Amino acid sequence: MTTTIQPRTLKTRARLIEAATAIVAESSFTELRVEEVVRRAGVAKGTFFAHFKDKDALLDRMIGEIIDQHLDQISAQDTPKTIDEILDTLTPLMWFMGSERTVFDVILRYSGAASVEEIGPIAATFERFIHVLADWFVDGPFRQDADPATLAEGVQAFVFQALALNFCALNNTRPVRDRLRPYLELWLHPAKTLDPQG
Amino acid sequence: MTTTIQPRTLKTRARLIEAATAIVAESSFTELRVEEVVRRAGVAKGTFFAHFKDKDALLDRMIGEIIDQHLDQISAQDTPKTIDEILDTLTPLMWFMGSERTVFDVILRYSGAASVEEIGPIAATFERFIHVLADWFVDGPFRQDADPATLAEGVQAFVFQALALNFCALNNTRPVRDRLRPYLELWLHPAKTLDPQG
DNA sequence: CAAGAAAAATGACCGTGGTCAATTATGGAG
DNA sequence: CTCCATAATTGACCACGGTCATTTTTCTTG
Repeated sequence: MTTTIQPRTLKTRARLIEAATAIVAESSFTELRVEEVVRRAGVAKGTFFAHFKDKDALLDRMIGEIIDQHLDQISAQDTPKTIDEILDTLTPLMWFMGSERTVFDVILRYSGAASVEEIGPIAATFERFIHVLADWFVDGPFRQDADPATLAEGVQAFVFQALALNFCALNNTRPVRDRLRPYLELWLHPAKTLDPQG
Repeated sequence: MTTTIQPRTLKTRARLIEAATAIVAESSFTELRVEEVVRRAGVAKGTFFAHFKDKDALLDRMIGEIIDQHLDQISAQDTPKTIDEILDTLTPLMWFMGSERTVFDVILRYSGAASVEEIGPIAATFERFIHVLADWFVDGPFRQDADPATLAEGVQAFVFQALALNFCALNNTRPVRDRLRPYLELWLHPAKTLDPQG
């Protein structure tokens, strides 16, 4: 019943990730090829799939790690008090999410956990993302009539919406930040627009 | 300069679409294979790609047509006056959008126009969708402090969010409708929650 | 109808993700 | 140290989307 994991397993997996990271650094996630990864790692193709369910599982892990680093940065900053401060804080993460269509597609597909027992790296970061956002909305200067977690999920929805629109040639003249702002104002400060005195 | 389109071109394309439609009816969009389409249509593989840029272009067209039929239904109904009526009205379209992961992925990828001159079928339906929604919000019982088009885009964002969450095993116990409602209440009726008397 | 130009169709071929039966390496028991 | 169960690796092979030089069909013009 005990499945022993041999040391070489970890070594091989590390080599695969290292090779993939190097390829992405040199070119992009879009250009990443499994055959190139195994060539550089010096293993056979089948070995790759013994370590990762499929190519997307590798991307999930790599992209999840980068998002997590962004969340570290975001958490380390002061709690934003205005819409503009929120936009400032989220901009680096959003820039990464929209840096490549491939990256955005993988994030969209894996931002929800596939199942309870095997929650993937990206899904985990988005759970964390919601918590970070929700904390901003507890006792903050933003609307207090809603569950902070629901507000956070709404912000996430708007981030995805703004990024998705950014990928259409029709709309990508405006920066993502400017497209996100009106949503957040109506979502987080409804009193301001409903009652100008507020 | 004049590129003549021969009658057989239309006939071949019709056969391809007919074959694809039959396959989807028998199985699903997920199971659709280009090789099976051309086999049934009685043409060579290369012919397919002379008619459609790639497999996704066919899916774009087929799915766009179905969405358009849903919008016909939605337009034919009375303008919804409450959140629940909105949910009732949107449910069939949302059910289709979430019927297969493949369908949802294609919709996400093509809901924005790739470029001004070649706006795809799905992108066109989502422009129409925004207009239909925006019309509900002009002089309606919903918040009047915001641009109707922006409100409509927000609803679209929440629809995508609710559907995306529905694809995670973690969350798919609740129907999509129930997941969408809280967002819409906070988005379209902020006065109700901010001021209970309202 | 003949001839030639343009449009349409063809199918062998390629790239790349993914599979799996066979082989090799590892570590623990005696 | 030897044996062997099992973990790990291998690479030939498959599935399927997509390409393109070549061939066939159609339309036009005289």
